[in-house]
Amino acid sequence: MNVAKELITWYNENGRDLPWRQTNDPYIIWLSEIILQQTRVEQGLPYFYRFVEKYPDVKSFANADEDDLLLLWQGLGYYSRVRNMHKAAKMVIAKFDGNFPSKYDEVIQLTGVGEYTAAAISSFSINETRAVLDGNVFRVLARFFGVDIAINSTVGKKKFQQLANELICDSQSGIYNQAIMDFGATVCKPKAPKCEICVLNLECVALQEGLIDQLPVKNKSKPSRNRYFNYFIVERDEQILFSKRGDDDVWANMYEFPLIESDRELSMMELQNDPLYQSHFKGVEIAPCGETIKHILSHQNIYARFYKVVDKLNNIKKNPSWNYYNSDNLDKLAKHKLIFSFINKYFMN
DNA sequence: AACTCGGGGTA
DNA sequence: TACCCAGAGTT
Repeated sequence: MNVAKELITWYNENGRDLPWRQTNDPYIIWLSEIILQQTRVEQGLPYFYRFVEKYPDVKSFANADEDDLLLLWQGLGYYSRVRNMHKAAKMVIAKFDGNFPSKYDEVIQLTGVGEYTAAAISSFSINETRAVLDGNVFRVLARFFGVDIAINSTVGKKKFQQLANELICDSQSGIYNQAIMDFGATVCKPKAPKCEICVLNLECVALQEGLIDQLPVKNKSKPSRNRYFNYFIVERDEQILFSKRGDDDVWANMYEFPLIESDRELSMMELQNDPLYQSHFKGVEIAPCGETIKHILSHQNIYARFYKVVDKLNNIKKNPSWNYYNSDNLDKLAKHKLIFSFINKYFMN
């Protein structure tokens, strides 16, 4: 069986019609590939349209403000992606004379472009023979060849890259790469794969040996840690106090309410006795707002409490990163999901 | 080699 | 719940 040929034939008849497949422009392909890292197509699609419209070329992207980029990225997660894109766009202006590169050895120099994305851009745009290796490809290869080496181990990555390199079709590398990923996403799915209609089922090792639901193998990650966030909602003269997060933690450079983090869930009394509380909010009244919200990330569980603050005597001592913003302009601040969903739920009415 | 970085869909 | 998604950068 010629696996590449089977996949390409399947793709030509059954492939999804996705907007970034209509172009050879490496900038547009780059945009779509970064958006789709660790992100399902349906989730990333609306963001792709917004970015193409607002930043139609690499120059406009490079000239953007980071706050505006984060705002357009708001809700998509893994925010370092868009900050790295900003760096990459500036690199294209500086090092590639404003022409977005297509060759693997060039695009991989850009911040945020790793082996997968470089293979995708170079194969889609100029048909360079570079086999992509993403979650879909890992799964298809692990099942078809019956490989039980962990896909998130170093030896595993090496083994699967080798298999991918052997399969790729030289003359149609771009189409082939699209095909195997689309196939993994819609047929050889993680759960309930459609083996009955699979064009590879006759020679699929996992299917023959009943190992479909055991492959691919992945080493488990360590359990999530718990964090406890106490947020303060301060209103003053139609203005609201916001804080900008640092760049060394989750939600880098995103806006939120002033925050005091604790190592366990604190009662209001305990919070008011906290040294940090004393240094910022001594002499003001606070009242709980809503229940504790559990916000789950892939690597941490955040328990968030919100308090409304009444500061009639102007007793609050601000951090340098705290600033008042007009309530009319809150839409312009890039906020992470925990904050904007809270605002939508409790705050706007 | 292990850790960190979001949010949402699926069974 | 647990797992996964067109992964990459840092330590």
